[in-house]
Amino acid sequence: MPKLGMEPIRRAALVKATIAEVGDAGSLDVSVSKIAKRAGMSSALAHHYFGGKDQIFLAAMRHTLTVYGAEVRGALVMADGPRGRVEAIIRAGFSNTNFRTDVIAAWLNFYVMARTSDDAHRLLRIYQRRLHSNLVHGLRPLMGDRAGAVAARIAALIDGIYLRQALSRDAVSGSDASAQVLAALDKEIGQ
Amino acid sequence: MPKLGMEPIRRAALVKATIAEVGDAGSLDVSVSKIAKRAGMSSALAHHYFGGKDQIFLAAMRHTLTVYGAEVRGALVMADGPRGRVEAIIRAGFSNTNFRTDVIAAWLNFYVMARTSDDAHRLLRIYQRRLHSNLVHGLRPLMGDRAGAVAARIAALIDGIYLRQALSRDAVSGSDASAQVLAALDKEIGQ
DNA sequence: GGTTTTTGATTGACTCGTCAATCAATAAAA
DNA sequence: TTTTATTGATTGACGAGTCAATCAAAAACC
Repeated sequence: MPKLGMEPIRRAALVKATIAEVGDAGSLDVSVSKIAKRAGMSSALAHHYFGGKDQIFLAAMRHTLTVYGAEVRGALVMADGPRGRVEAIIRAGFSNTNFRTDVIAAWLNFYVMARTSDDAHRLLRIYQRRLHSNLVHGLRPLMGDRAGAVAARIAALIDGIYLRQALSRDAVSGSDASAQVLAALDKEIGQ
Repeated sequence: MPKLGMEPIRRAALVKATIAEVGDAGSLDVSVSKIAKRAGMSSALAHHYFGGKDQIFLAAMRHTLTVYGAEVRGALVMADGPRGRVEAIIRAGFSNTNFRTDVIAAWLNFYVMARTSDDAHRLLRIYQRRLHSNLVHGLRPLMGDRAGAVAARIAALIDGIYLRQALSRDAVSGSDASAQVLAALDKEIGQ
């Protein structure tokens, strides 16, 4: 049976299963056994590859952020001009991907985890800094020195609106969310 | 021993202990035994009064929201004029109380819980609606029909900035946070 | 006033379940 | 035969919820 080179396959399967499981449960209160079963292996094997539960979670979070980062980068290469860049970043944050229930659950629990886990906190900081610097890069040509402060506000607004949408149980609309942030952006520019 | 009328005292003690325990752990992963011990009683008694773990948590959340609501109301009676009312609401959200680690933990976990628990979701909606209607009430004299949309934006910005502060490990500054929201508010008014 | 009954307060002990982590054993490549 | 893959079985710990029993105040009764 042992086809060699199983490790990366197993790891990927576990990461995917973890995100799905956390999404179903809505919390990090999920057992390794369940995750392993969903990924089609024994819990012992999960431990063998990841060492422990925490590391499985972290890998899952890392994966979520990687996907998000890729999405933003993808939107950026299509963007035209400074204003276009900012708009691309905003829209990427409210893509359908990010409103899938498992992704929402991942983010929410990630926030909770970041308060107590150094690793999670570090990961989160990376995301925040990247978002901020992306925004500043687009905003500077539009408003010069004010770019830093405005970027902070826009970033917070993105998080805030995302949070509200995530917590609402109505059908979410990414375009409405984007529109709100863009409206605020226009106020900042037009001043 | 049975002094009558212990129930409200015990309940209050359990609520307090729950908030403290969740604050320490940073998550809802705390045992009833620990909570009960901190509140100075047996776990059996905690079950006797509350029925189950979930109900203990909900009571704790309800209490946190009650305190927050009282703080906002207190700030509002001191406020002068529409603009003053809006400013009071904003500042109340960033008071020192709300940046205590246990309160932060309560909010973050509350968000997580609201995704799966109907009771928690209902509670959260009450808070959100109250915040929104308070903001609209202050904003309407300043901008008429636009009040609704602007209130939504300001509310999201409050949440977003709170979230960022909560997740930062630097010393938080409520006044800086307020200043950022007020800056955005001025942009909205001055348009 | 003294006695009995009721009732709220309280807990230790127990049940039943779960779960993370470990380990020894098996199987198949290389 | 050495390494990699894989698992069943096991262990040790912990936790939620239940229950029967105890204790003492208070209310009802004589």
